[in-house]
Amino acid sequence: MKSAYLAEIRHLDLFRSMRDENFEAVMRGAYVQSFPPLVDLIREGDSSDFLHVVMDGSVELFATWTGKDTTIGIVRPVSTFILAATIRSAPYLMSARTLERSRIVMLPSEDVRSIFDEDSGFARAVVRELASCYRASIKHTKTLKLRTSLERLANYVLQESAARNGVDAFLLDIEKRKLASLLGMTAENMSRAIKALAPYGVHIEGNRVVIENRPDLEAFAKPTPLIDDPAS
Amino acid sequence: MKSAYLAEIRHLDLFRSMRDENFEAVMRGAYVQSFPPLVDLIREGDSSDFLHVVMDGSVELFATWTGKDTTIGIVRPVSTFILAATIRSAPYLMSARTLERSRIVMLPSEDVRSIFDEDSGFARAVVRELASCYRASIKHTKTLKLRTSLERLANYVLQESAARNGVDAFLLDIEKRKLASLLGMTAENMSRAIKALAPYGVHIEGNRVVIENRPDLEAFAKPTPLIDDPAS
DNA sequence: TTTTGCGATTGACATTTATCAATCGTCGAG
DNA sequence: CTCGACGATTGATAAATGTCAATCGCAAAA
Repeated sequence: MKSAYLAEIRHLDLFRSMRDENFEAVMRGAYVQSFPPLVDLIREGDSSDFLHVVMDGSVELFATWTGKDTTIGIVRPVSTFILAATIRSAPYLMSARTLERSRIVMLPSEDVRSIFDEDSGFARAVVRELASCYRASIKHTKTLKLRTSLERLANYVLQESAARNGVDAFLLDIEKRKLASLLGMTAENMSRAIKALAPYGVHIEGNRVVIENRPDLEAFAKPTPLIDDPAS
Repeated sequence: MKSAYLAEIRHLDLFRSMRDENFEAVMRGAYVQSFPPLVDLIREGDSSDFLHVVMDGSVELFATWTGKDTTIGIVRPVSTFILAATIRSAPYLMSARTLERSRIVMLPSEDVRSIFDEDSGFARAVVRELASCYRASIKHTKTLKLRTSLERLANYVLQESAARNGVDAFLLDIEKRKLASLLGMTAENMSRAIKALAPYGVHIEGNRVVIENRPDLEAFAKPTPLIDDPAS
C-alpha cells in the first residue's frame, strides 16, 4: 500500500533531487492514511510533528480567530503542506481538514529536518519550495489589498481557465462558499459577484463556468503575471 | 567604506553560518551605496539582479496595480530583502524605495545563487529565512482577512509595544499614511481609527503612542501569537 | 418516491470602509 | 520670520461589503 505512493512522492520537486538512501530513510518512518471528508488533520497552534503529502482527494488550509475562519488555500495531489512549520519546528499557523475522502502520507518532521541537514540536494529543493510558497502568499496579499472582491473573482476565473490550457468552459473544483472565503468575501457576496460579472462576459451556473467574452473579461480583470501567474 | 559593514553583515542570521571563503567571495562582488529619501531601488517586474541589505535608514516594500499602491512592509537595519526573487531568479513581486537617507549593500544575485549551491550552511540559513518570511506573510494575510481595520490597528500598537520590551509609551516609527497602507486602510480611516481606539485605552497624538489601559486594549485587540508574534 | 439537509440565492438592511473636499498644523526653504 | 508644501484631520457622502432571515433547489438518505 505504501509502496504504491513512493514513486509519485519521489517525483515531487521536493524529493526529486534527494539521494536515494535519504529518500528511503524518510519514507521508512512515513505512513499513509486515508481519511473521510471533513476530518481535521492539524490544528493551528499545534506543534509540527509531520510533514503532510496529499496523494488523493483535497485538503483545505484555513485559519481562525475569535470564532471567524477563513480559507487560506486548497491543497491538491500531489503536493505537500506546512513545510515551513516543519522546517522551523514552529507551531502550525493554519489548520487543515480534508474536503473529500483523501489519502495523506505523513512524514515525521524530525526525520525531514535531519535529512534536511544532511542532504544538500534536498535542502535546495526545500528552498525553492519555500520561495514559491512565500511568493504565492505575497501575490495573495496583493490581490486582497489592491482589488475589489469582483476583481478578485474575475481574475480567479481567468486563472482557472489558464490552468486548464485556456479553455473557455470548465467546472469549479471547490464549493462556492470555500471560494468566497479564499477570495476574502462572504458567500452572499459571492452570489452577487457572480451576477455582477455577467456583463463582462462570464456566466457561472452551478459549477459550470463559461467565459463568453474573454476580451471584456480581461479588460475588466486586468490580470498581471505579478499577481496572477502561479508560476512566476 | 565597505569594510565597515562586513562585520555587521557577517553577523546576520543569513550569513553567520557561511564558510569564510564563501562570505568573502560574495562580498567581493558587493557594493555599498547611499541613497537619498524616496529613491526607487527596485521596481516590481524587474529581474532580480541583486540581493539588498539595508545597513542604515529604512526601505519601503510596496506593490502597485492599475494606479493603486499598497505598502507590504518596511525593512530596517540590518536585514535583507527580496531573497525569494534572488533565489528563484524570478522577477520582483514588490517595488522598494528608501523612506529616508539609507545605506544599502547590494550583492549580485548570481553570486548569491552560486554560493547557495556550494555552501550548505548558507543554504540552511536561506531556508530558515524564507520560512520566516513566508510565515510572516501568512500572519499578515490572517490579520487582513480575519480582523477589522480597528482591530488591526489595536494589535499593531500591542506589537510595537512588545517589540520595545512592553513599554506603555513609544513613538511610531513610520508615517501614519504608510501605517494605514500597511494595515490595509486609507489615511482618513486611520485618523478615525485612532480616535475610535481611545475608549479602549490608547491615545495617539502625533507620533506619540500611550497605552493607558492595557487590559482594555488587550480585551479589544485579542492578540494571538499565531498572528501577532513575529518570532513564532 | 419522498424526505431531509445543506449549500446557494435573494432581499432588506447595517456596518465598514473609501472617496472627495476642505482645513489644520507643522516643519523646512527662502 | 514668513511662506509654502505636505501630511494629518474632519465632515459629508458614496460605495463596498457584511449580516440576517427567508427561500430555493438539488442530491443523498430513507
